[in-house]
Amino acid sequence: MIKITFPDNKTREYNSGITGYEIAKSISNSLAQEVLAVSVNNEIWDANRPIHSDASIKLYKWEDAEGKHAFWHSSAHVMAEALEFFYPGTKFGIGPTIENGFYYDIDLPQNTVLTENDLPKIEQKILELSRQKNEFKREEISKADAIKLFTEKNDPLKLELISELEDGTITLYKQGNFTDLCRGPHLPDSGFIKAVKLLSLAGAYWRGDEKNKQLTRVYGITFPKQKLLEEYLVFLEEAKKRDHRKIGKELELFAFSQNVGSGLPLWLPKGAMLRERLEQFLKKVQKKYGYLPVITPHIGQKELYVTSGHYAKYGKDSFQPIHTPAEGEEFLLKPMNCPHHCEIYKVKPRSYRDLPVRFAEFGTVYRYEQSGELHGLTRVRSFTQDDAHIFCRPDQLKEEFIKVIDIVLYIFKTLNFNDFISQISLRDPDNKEKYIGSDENWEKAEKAIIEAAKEKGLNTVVELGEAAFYGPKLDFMVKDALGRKWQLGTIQVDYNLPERFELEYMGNDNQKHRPVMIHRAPFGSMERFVAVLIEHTSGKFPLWLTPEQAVILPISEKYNDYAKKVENLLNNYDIRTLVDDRNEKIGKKIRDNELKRIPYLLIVGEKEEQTGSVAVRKQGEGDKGSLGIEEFANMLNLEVSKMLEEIN
RNA sequence: GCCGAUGUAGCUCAGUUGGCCAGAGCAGCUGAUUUGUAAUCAGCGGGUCGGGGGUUCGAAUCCCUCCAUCGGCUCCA
Repeated sequence: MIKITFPDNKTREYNSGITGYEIAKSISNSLAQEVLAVSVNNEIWDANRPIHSDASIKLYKWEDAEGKHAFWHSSAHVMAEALEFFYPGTKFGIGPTIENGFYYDIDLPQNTVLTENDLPKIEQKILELSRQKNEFKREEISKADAIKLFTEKNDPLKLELISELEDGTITLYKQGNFTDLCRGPHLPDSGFIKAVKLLSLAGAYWRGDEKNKQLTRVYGITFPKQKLLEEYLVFLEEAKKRDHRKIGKELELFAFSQNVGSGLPLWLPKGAMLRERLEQFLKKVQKKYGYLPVITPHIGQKELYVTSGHYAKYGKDSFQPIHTPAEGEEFLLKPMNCPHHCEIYKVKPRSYRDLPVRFAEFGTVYRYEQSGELHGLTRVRSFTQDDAHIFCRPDQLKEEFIKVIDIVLYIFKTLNFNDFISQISLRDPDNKEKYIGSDENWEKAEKAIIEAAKEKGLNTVVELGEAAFYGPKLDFMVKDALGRKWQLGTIQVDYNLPERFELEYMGNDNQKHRPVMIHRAPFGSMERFVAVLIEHTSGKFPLWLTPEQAVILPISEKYNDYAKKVENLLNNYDIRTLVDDRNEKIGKKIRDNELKRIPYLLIVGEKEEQTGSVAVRKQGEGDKGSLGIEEFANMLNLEVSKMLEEIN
């Protein structure tokens, strides 16, 4: 007999060799049907793997991440089985679970191309295989046998994986006609899979390395109920409606022109208004925090970037140097603002008393991103960073860093970005040559970030290899409508550029010292930030950001003059209005998507002209009755100032 | 840059066994209508069918190539 401890610390005795599934069944049949995986002493196991010793267990269902993981991982195997059925000779790479579903990287036989038209038949096959309720059989295997098996299968991808595993830890899983090298855990059988959708095909490099062969990646998602699949497809449809590219076009916020060039956004009047408000908002905050505005040119001599190290790192993949009539003279479009700001630091000797100095600039930079990487406003070739560089003494570093975290958190809170991820991006310890600077400085910088984040109580994740080449970062990631993560705010500690630019300050010991630099951008870039803001709000921005807060609709052309008068009056109150003087029926006008997003409609006609009032209607709330113009202005001003008060 | 897909009017989209001067709705313009909350009536204008090349008597449709966009990969100072 063995003793099984449940999460509530109750224990029960079972025969040795009992499985998670059987334990569940001993509690209730319905529970047993929902159990997808089980953790045994904090290790996730198959629900039908026998347990031979005392253990504390937890049963996982679809609702648990661990349950979904087993579910989708098993689905990947079933998909692989289906693929092998249609395309014998296919070699299999890896088939992991992802946030929403799973994928499998496969190497199809020569001259075989998988297209989207092939997906439905594979889906059908997966369902067919699922209905067979094939058991997932776990098998421990020696390394030698594993190598033998996959040599027979002529699968070099799996052999490469096996070569990196330790003998004694290798397991196989078999279901139906398919055997895969796999750590597990898996579902008891394939019958749990009731609904499947293969979402897309993509190329993916083997092991994520550009130099390796490109495999075909098949993305899919499965569910234990058809209804869950339908809900997921609805979610995808809804997400499409929030796409910033769609809304940006509808609202006339920004556009791209092939004549200007790809990845070069054009901000339209309304988008520019929105962006200006965000900039004003941040400028106000920065003023409070002691930042000083600076302005620098869009180009700089090539040598500037040779000094900074950017030229060596990115020169050949960037916009190429601009030549002048003078021989040998070369300028670069600035890919970042730091070198310019370093030069500003150097315009005069600095004393320890002067530090920290904080130079802030909404600086537009140009980076030649790979063509396949461009994506709406989130990844472009010309963008404006809400950049600032803080030059401080080493003893001020932590305090300054924390103050920047405060700014980022404040901005995110103001704009309701509650669901963000704080990511500590460190360098890849196995690839140190990718970075510049001494180990000592890197260690100092990384320590400073980790401590500051801890002190602010941030719930962080650490990513190795995600650092900038000159220093580690604290990044704030926010998800878009489809759940893709985008880095917005970023704070970076840098000991390297001060050295390269030979920045100094005079200490109280009358000796020269090297300042530390903090790079930071709370929005990240105006382009990406606005993109994510659009997807979060579906284009229904807070009142204080809305390009127009009220639209004035004359009931007919006859009242255009009066509408104009109302607009002029309201402008005295700093209310942004738009007279819609198209001579059309009102019902037709408010159909317009754009108008729908303006909070207030003021409808003017004969009656209003006589009384000097406006008929007010709030979007989504209906009629607010007739208000005097001043009365309306006060109401709206009150509303906006209340919001601004909350913000400041 | 790589894999796969897409590109027809300002927008959303019809139009493939290659065949009359390429279509619709919405938007726009002109006129009529005056009716207070999502579609009033009539008329008009608008398209190098992404660009270029080729096959053909004939190409939006087939082939090649380039460009752009979309989903991923790689990259992201």
